Amino acid sequence: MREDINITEVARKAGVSIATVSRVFNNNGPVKESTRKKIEQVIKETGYRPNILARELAEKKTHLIGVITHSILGEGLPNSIKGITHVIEEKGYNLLIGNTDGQIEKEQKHFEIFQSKRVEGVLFMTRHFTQEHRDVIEALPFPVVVLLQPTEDEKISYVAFDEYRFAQEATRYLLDKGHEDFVFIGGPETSANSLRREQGFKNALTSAGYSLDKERIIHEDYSIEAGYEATKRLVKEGVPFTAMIIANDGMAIGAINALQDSGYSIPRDVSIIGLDDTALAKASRPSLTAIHYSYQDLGKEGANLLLDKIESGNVDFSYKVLPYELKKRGSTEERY
Amino acid sequence: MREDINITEVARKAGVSIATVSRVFNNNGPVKESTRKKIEQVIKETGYRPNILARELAEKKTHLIGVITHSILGEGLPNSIKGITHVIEEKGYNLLIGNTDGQIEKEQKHFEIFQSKRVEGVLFMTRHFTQEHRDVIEALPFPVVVLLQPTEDEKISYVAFDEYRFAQEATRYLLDKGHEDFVFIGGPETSANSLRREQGFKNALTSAGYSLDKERIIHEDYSIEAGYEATKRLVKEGVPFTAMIIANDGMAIGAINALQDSGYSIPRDVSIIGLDDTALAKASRPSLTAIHYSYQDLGKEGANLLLDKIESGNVDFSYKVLPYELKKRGSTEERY
DNA sequence: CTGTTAGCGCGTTCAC
DNA sequence: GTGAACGCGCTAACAG
Repeated sequence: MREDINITEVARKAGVSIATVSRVFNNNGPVKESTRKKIEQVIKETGYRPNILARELAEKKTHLIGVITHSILGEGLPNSIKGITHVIEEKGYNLLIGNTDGQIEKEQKHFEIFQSKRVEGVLFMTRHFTQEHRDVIEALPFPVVVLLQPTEDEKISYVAFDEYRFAQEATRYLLDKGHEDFVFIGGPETSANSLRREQGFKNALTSAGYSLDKERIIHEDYSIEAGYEATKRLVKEGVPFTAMIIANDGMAIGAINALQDSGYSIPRDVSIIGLDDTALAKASRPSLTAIHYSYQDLGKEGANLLLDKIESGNVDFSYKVLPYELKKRGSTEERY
Repeated sequence: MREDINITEVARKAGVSIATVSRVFNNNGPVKESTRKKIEQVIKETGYRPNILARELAEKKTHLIGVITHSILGEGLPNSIKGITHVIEEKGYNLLIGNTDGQIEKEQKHFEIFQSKRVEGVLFMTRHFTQEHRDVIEALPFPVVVLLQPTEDEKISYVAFDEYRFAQEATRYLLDKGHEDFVFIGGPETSANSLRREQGFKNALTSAGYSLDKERIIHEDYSIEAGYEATKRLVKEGVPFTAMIIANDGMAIGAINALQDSGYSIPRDVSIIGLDDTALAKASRPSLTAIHYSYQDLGKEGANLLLDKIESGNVDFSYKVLPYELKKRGSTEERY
C-alpha cells in the first residue's frame, strides 16, 4: 500500500511548480516537451492521482448522482442501476447508493447526506409518493427525478410504468377469453403501485359489467410462499374461479404450484397472468404469461432526464411513461 | 429548488463567525444557548447543509467505500450490497458503485477513479483474480478486500466461499446414494469459480474410483435456456446418466424442464443438484436440491474486514471462508 | 464563550 | 513556458 501523494509533492520531485503539473495532468496550456516528460515520469512512479475532492471543491462540481431506493433486492433495482450507470458513466458521473428499506426517516436522512455530499441530482424510488416528499424535494438544491411513481404534480419530473393500464389490459385479455370468475392477488397495501394494479383490475371487471366480492381481492407480501398459501386457502374455501391476476411473478409461481398440488391443471382449469416478468416466469412449468416492462429502460430514461436537468439547468416538469408488453405463455395458452 | 448555501452565509445571517456556526452544527465546543438558538434558526430557514467535500478535504477523510463488481445482475450482488450497506452505513460510510461488466480495463479504470475520489477502501469482485490485479492493488493507497476469489497470496485479504469443497460434497452426496453416471454443467471457462466447482466435482468422482469422459463436462453461460438446450442435447445423443451437478440454479431449472419435456421423471430417473440457491430453486417443480450460501454474509464479512483495515490501519493478511449448506429438496429426494 | 487564521489539494488567473 | 498567489468551504488551533 503506497502513500497518498499530492500535486505539491509531484511538483517538488519534478522540480517544477504545481501549476505546471496541473497543466500536464489536464493537458491544457503549453508545456515544454522535456519538462512534460519529466513530470509524466514522476506521475507514473508515484501513482499520483489528483484529489478530486479538492478539484471539485474548487469547481463546485462533484459529478455524483445519488440513487435512493426502498429495496436493493429483486430484479428491478439491479436492472435499473445497470441502466443508470450505463448512461451516467459515459458522461463521467459516478453513482452513490442509499438504501432506505422502505423507511421514511431513512429517505429523509439520505436526502440530507446526499445534499451534504453535494450530489448533482438524485433518482428517487419509493413505494408511496406523498405530499411530504414533494415538500422535501422542492427545498433541495439539486434536481430530483422520481422513478416508478407518478408525482401527480406539475413540478417534479418522473419516469414510471402505467401500472393501472397494464393490469387492466391483462384482465381484459382473460375477459375476452371468456373468463368470468377472477381472483386478484396484490402486494402489500402500502405499495401505491400494487393499488394501481388493483384499480386497473377492478376497472376492467366493472366496466365489463361484473361486480366483485371482497374475498376475490387478496393482499400478500410478494413472496412465492405467500402466493402458494393464499391460493391453497382459496381452494380449500371452495371459492370458484378460473382466472387469476397476480401482482408479481413470485406469487404467481406460488399460485401455480398450489393449484397443481391440489390437482388442477393450468391453463385448462385456471388461467394465470403475472403483472411482472422476471426470470421466474420463464422457468416455471407451465411458463407464466406476464406483463413485461424494462427496469433497465426505467433507469436509462430517468438518468437521461436527470442529466438533462443537471447539465442544461432545465427545471421544467416532464415525465415519461414506459411501454409494456403482454408475453403470452403457458399459464394462459393451451400447448404453448 | 433552493440555492446552495455555505457556512459563511449562515454566519453572516446569524451575525456570528463561521467558527461558531461550525461548533453548533457539529455540537462540539461551548456555545451560549441564545446564540445557538439563533444559529439553529438560520440553519433551519436556509436548509443549510455543510459541504462535506470541504470538510473531508480538511479532515482527509471521505467516509467513502467503493465496490467494484463484474455484474450487478442476479441475486448475488444485490444481496452483497445489502450486507455491505448494513455494516458501513451504521458507521457513517457511503457506498460508491463501479460496474465493470467483466472488462478488465474497466476494473483498472474504476480503481483509478476511486483513488481520485479518495475512497478509503474498496471491495473488489471479479471473475478471475490475476497477478495483474495483485500488482495494481498493492500500489493503491487504500486497503482492498477481494470478494468471491481466494487471492492465493499472503498479502491481499479476501472473503470467499469454498467452491471446490461444496461441489465435491454435492457430488459425494449423490455418489453415496449409488449414482455412477454423472454429468456436470459448469459456467463459462473464464470464471475461476466455475472451474473450482468443476475440480471439486472431478475430484469426488476420481477419488471414488470413477473416470470421466469429456462429454460429461459441459460449459454454458448460466442461463435457463442454455441449461435446457444442453440437457436436450445430452438426451438426444443418448448419453446415459442418472445424476447432474449444475453450477447454478438457472441452468439446473433448464435441465429439469428439459428432462421433464423428454418424458423423464425427477428424481426417479435423474437426480439434480444446483450449486447455487436462489429464489428459482424453491419455485421449480420439483424444487431443486441446492448448495446454499449467503451473499449477504459475504458483503457483511467483507465490509467488516475492510472497515477494520481502514479504522485500525491493520494491514495484516486475513481471509474468511464462508459456510454453506446442502438443502435437500425434490430434485434428489423422492416425495420431499 | 467567540472570533481569526492557517491549512486541506487543486484549478486558475496574472505576471514574468 | 513557467511560477506565485488566490479561492473553493470547512475544521482545528489559537487568541482573546
